[in-house]
Amino acid sequence: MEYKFTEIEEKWQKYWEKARTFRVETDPEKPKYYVLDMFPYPSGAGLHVGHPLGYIASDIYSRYKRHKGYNVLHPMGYDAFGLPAEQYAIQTGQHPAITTENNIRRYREQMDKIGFCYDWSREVRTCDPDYYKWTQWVFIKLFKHWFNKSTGKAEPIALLIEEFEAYGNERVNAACDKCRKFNALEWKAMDEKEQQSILLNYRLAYYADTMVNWCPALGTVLANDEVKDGYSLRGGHPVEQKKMKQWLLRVTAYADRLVNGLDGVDWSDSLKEIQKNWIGRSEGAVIKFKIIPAGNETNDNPAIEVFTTRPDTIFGSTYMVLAPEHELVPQITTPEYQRRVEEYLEQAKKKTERERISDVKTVSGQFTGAYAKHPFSGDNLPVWISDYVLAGYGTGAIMAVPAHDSRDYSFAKHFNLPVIEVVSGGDISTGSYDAKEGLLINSDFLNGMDVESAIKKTILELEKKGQGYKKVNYRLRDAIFSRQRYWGEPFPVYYKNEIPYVLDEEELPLVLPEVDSYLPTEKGEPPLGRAKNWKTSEGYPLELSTMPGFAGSSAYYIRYMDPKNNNELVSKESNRYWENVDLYIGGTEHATGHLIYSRFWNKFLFDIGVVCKDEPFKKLINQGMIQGRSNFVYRIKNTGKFVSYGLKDNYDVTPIHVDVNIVNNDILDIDLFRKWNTEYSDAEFILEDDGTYRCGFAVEKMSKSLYNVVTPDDIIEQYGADTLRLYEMFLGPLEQSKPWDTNGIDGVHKFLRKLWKLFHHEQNEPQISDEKPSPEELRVIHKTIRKIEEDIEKFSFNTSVSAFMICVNELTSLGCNKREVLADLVILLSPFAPHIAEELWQILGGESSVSNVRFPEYNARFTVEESIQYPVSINGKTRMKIDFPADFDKEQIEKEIMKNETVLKYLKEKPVKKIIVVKSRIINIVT
RNA sequence: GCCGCCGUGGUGGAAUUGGUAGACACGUUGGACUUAAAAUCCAAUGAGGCUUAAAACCUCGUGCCGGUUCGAGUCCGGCCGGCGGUACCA
Repeated sequence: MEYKFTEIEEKWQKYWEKARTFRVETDPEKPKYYVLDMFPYPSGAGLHVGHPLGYIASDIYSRYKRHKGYNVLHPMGYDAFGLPAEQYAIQTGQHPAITTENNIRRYREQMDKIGFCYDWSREVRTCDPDYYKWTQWVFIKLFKHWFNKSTGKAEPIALLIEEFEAYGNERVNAACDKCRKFNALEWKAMDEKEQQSILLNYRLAYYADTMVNWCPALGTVLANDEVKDGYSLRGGHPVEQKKMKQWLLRVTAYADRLVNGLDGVDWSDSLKEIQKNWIGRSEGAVIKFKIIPAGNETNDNPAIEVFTTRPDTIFGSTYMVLAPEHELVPQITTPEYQRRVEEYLEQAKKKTERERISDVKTVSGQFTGAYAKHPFSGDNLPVWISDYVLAGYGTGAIMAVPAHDSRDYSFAKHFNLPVIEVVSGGDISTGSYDAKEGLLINSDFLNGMDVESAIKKTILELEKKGQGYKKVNYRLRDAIFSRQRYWGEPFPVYYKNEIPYVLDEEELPLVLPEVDSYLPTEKGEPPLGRAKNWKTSEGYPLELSTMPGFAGSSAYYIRYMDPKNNNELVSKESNRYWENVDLYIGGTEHATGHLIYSRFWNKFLFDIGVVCKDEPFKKLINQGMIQGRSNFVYRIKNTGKFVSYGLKDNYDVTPIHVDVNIVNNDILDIDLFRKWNTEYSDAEFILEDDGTYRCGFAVEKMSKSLYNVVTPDDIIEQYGADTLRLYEMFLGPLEQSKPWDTNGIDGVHKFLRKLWKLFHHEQNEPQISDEKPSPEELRVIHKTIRKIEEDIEKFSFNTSVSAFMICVNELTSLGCNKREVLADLVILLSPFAPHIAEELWQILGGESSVSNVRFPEYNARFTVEESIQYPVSINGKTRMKIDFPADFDKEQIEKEIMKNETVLKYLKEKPVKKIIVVKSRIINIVT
């Protein structure tokens, strides 16, 4: 009987499904383990071999944990709302739900063929109303909560209202937008509209005017993490800055907890670093500079608030700069500068985000005519506007210190503004001195201090004068949460008097309505503007935007714990049992999006008592990307002749991408090539000496247009799923990016056939011996048990595959077909190659599935060596190997080694200074 | 520019965490089997030297230069190159 992988794999996939092998329920008797994959967006192209890399790794770990006695939750689902299906709908008129459904079916077929141990009864789809009901529910909760900075957590808006009624907002320390102070009487005197507008400033989900990334081509706004270098991440369309009224999530309220929480999770340093940088916490001070209006000075002047991390340099501040969009600009500009300021604003506005980024070097700006008063020296500082100051960061205004900030320096030089050195140690005639080393000079009461104490002293003095305070600032912005698109979750929001209200929880889900077209309306409203009766039963209009992609993925890992629950997002019991994700595997591209948002959602749900853990993902592994490996043929220019790789340098050639599926080990299948494209049906070839056509290759993105896409289906058809699984792991370390190169796959497939042969000694019939294994056989298998267990624990799956190969090679040369040994081997292998393992387990007489069998125990007794081979070095150079009994101690070895003839030969009678013996490792003789 | 990660044979990659560099596999070469091919099996395979040949032996070798150490792919300092993140963030 030969190894018929297709039959075997279909047989066991059916068995698992029928026997419900991988269904899990909460089971207080067993320890739990939660293994999660980042669920895919089901695209029309289907899976290529790069996609399952992480899924295979997590599957191996899940199966391993099951063998170790854990109750393993290992679910899968679909991130099913999103732009591609909608773009396709716009082009073809086909409802995105249909496209999505078809794509999901294809994904499922592909995944099933790989033999994953998912509990599919827990599948979730973000576009399913039973699922997005809970996305909407969390949104309502966010709307009904505010962040209390004093307690450091979310609290109900209802309690905030009670506080307002008793004391106004004077005692409240909230994460909120600028809000004027009021007392209880004032609050009570307000009408509902006014009260609601104020409350919006506090809600964690709020509706506000804000600068947004507007993408005209996609017809929607985008979050910061969806934009890169001024282009949309999806589609690569230009993005511009625009002020619009939008829904936002107050992620910034949690900025501190998002940074601090990173210390407690087992993620890679690089990923933590990316998140820390994205959140961008910096400590500094807010300082107020009073405006001096020309002529009539009063006490009630407006003040410019700046944020700085270097308050110590305040005496070096020689001018101020506001962002062009700063709200004080029109108010403070003096009449004589009015026209020039307006011109500058116009010019700045015209610049796209893209131009602003690429144009960093050009200095531009405009004086407003206004002056601000230095809080200590009383000097008049000219107030400028310039687009090198960003409206969205800090307060949108700076005190410029040209001597100690490179941007201020080039601005000051360009416009001939004074430069005052206040920290010694640099040479300000050539450039700014930004370092924090040096003593303060030219700085009144700060003179002689170091930077660190000067910062503290300055803040203290500012606070005394009421002109400033210590402040932590973040680069992170609140997340823009609305999209002017169709295929997403509708907001459970209606408008009354232009004020947004949320629906009652009982009214959920608010189901996405049908529309006649997926384009914006003529009035420029989002597609939901076309929906009939899109209003509440009382007739109030519903929100027309939908939620962004990250809405549905922000709590899906929680829903898997209790996916069918119609009364709660997750039951207390399920959540208390499964807690949070023990192992999360997915791509690093979600570092600043999903992985921030879901941590934010989770922390909020923790605050309101829905989940029991503050962090969602305990351990996270980023699998590397699988790149494509393209093949080329070389056409001699202006001919139909193709020259092989080794000879191409003798001709003037054009490299042409050729489908990697008609190339084997870089050798082109010429017949298939002629059929591949009619253009080449008459192609002629100049071949290598051995009569083959050799292709060139390059590592590129895996993409249809480069003809380098390899699908798991192709590999499975040719080699089987077990080979695919092993080969993806064998390719290299999980976290490393690498090109897909089918060239090595034969070796892995050969290994499985060799394994099969161990069980089928003579003429292909199964043949298992019940004899007691020899010590050597036991040594081989126990060595492997230890190695595999260690490797799986550290996710080093490529080395496990090698260890299996070594084991099978050794057992083959020992001629071992002992049941005891082979049974252990099959269990070890079953997480990696589950189908062949089940089949061989059955041959061994195992009942039911091997996946429920206990992992073999490593027994050190079997791997003890009687003697140890020591490499012997003379002065660090390995010269020979000598065996010593394993129980020899250092002294015995030292004594024996000096009797060895070869050693004496090398020493040439030189005196020995020192002998270093590292037990069971090495001997080094120093002369 | 700043931050993080990484540089090992023709190729993918190993290396007990400071202890025999190149495991395992691909590829290549030679051989066996076969009418032949495929498949399979066996052997060799870092570079160079010595030798009629083999065994044996020697030198060099983990991006480059230097350091610590009995001993460095691994630790430290400085460079060079690649990948990823971020970018007027005050």
